[in-house]
Amino acid sequence: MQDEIKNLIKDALKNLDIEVNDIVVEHPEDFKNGDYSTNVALAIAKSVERNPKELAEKIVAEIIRLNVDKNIEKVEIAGAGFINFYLSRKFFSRSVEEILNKAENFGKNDALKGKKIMVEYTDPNPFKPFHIGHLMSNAIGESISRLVEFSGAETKRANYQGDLGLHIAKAIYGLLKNKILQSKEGTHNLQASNIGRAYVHGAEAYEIDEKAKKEIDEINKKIYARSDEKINEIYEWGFKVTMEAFEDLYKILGTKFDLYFLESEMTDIGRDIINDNLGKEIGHEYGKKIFEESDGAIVFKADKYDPKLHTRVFITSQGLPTYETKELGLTVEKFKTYPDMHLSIMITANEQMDYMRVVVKAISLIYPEYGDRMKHITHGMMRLATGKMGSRKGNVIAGETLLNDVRDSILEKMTDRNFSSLEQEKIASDVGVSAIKYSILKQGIGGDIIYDFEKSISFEGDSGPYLQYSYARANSVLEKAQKENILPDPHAFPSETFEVEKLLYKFGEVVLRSTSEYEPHYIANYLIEVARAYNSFYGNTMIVDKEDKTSSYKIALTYAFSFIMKNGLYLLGIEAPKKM
RNA sequence: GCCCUUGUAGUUCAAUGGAUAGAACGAAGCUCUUCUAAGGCUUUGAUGUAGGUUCGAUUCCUACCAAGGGCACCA
Repeated sequence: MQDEIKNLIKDALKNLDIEVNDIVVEHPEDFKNGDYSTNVALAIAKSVERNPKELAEKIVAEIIRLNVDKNIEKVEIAGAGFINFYLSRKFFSRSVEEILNKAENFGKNDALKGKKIMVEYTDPNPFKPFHIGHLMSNAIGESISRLVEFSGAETKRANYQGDLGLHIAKAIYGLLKNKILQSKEGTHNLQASNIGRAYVHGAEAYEIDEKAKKEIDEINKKIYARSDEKINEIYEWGFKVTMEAFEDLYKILGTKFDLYFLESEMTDIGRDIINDNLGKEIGHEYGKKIFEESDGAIVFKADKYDPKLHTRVFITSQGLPTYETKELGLTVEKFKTYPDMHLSIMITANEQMDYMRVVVKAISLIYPEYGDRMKHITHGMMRLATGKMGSRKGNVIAGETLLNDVRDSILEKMTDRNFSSLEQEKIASDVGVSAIKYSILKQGIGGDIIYDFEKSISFEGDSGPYLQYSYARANSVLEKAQKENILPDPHAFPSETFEVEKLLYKFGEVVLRSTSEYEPHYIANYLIEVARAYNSFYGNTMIVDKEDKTSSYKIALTYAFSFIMKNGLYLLGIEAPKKM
């Protein structure tokens, strides 16, 4: 439709002997100003030395003369010289029909057809608690994965986990000091949360207790060397249990990973890459090494290539590879695991932005073919009123605790509905996940999120449960329509156009924008707008009504709404229960 | 010091260079003998400061102020 209007304007301008290559056609914020609008008259008024309003009048006259299609009902001039297009009643009913035909496929596009994309996200570390920061990464990553799939891409979801390192030594220290936490009784979730507690204890001791620090460093060496029978045993148990507990969470959250990369397996690959590129000439314009020795360490001086980057250590003076080296190995491994990958997306917190830029620079110097196929998306932090949350400090909210608390308060709210206990549990879990995910995805991903427990369990207004509620309500209407034997008919429209219709057909545009900017919040904001319009329609109109000849149209509209809501929620990674 | 983010109602967030800057929470009132009241309908309030570019700036540029993050052997 947008192209149709653009062409119409182009033709009109051509008849007026005006050449414009860039015509902007957009949706005005207010429906009062039409369904589409253009500012061409304002934009070109100066270059053709004419009054914008007069020019607009000429263009409109030309458009009206040219418009043979019945999709546009009215063209008007408003404000300083905007040209507003009002779509016809028929256009909206046709778009309802199209949504019914395409159903769960409505909104899909081919923008990324044939592309292979890997998305790495969540990345919790074994032996450490899964906290709400991981929930954030998971919500964003899952949504972006679904968005690119919706645009036709083939995707692999990847999880990268630190199975070696000081954090594990800290956890094992905690476990050794407190044998109760080593209990193999109970579910793996319970055992995993014990290990999380042990980690917090160990991390604290490492900071404040000199003796503990020494012990932990000692344990760390033993883990690497695999020299201590007892530690190996704890390691294997702890690794298994915490990874299993993560799987349970992924299931609840609606994520299924295709690939798991472990940090320990990247070390040698990364080290080999560094050895291969130590002192290597890289093209005539630089003629310098990529990696070089400095103070006994092996570093990459990225600032030589870009003043905004900085130097980073890849191999310490002790000969140990740093995270940077492993990231190098991981990147190569990813491209090897998923041949012909077009794009490797990594999702992490903002704090890793500058560091990742350096690593990406190194990779693009060594492998120019990979450089522009990497995309680092960073998100803000979950923040408490008191300040930064860090699993090292222990002032974190565990993902599981949050999910449970939210679910409980939903169950309380559900007592007046008649559900079997199994149904009730499933719905409460889906609604809980929705409340949390929505509160993360409703805003741009770059900014921090101020975490407010009260708000995260509120289900009113601007929330995931509000969207689900609207969907469930629409389904209830449809059920009633079925009982009364009224079939949907997109042709039996009334003269009046409802606001919700003016929003539904825009879904595809929103998906495109959301995908190209990697910003799920456009979807979230759009869904709220649509839900509000539908709820308002619901409040003002009797939809299922045998006496009303347009009832079958209103039912068709309700179907269309429910498809949009379901597809939109899917893109946010949120389930759409039929009842709640 | 240098680099990167971010400054919008009391609060938490929106706004592809456009029209009267949108929601939600909070507060006040109305609304279930109609399909789910987790709903609907009213009322109330904001662009950090100073310049610049533009017909037009919350958006782009510059400076300043404020918050957060990063800047060599942690991840």
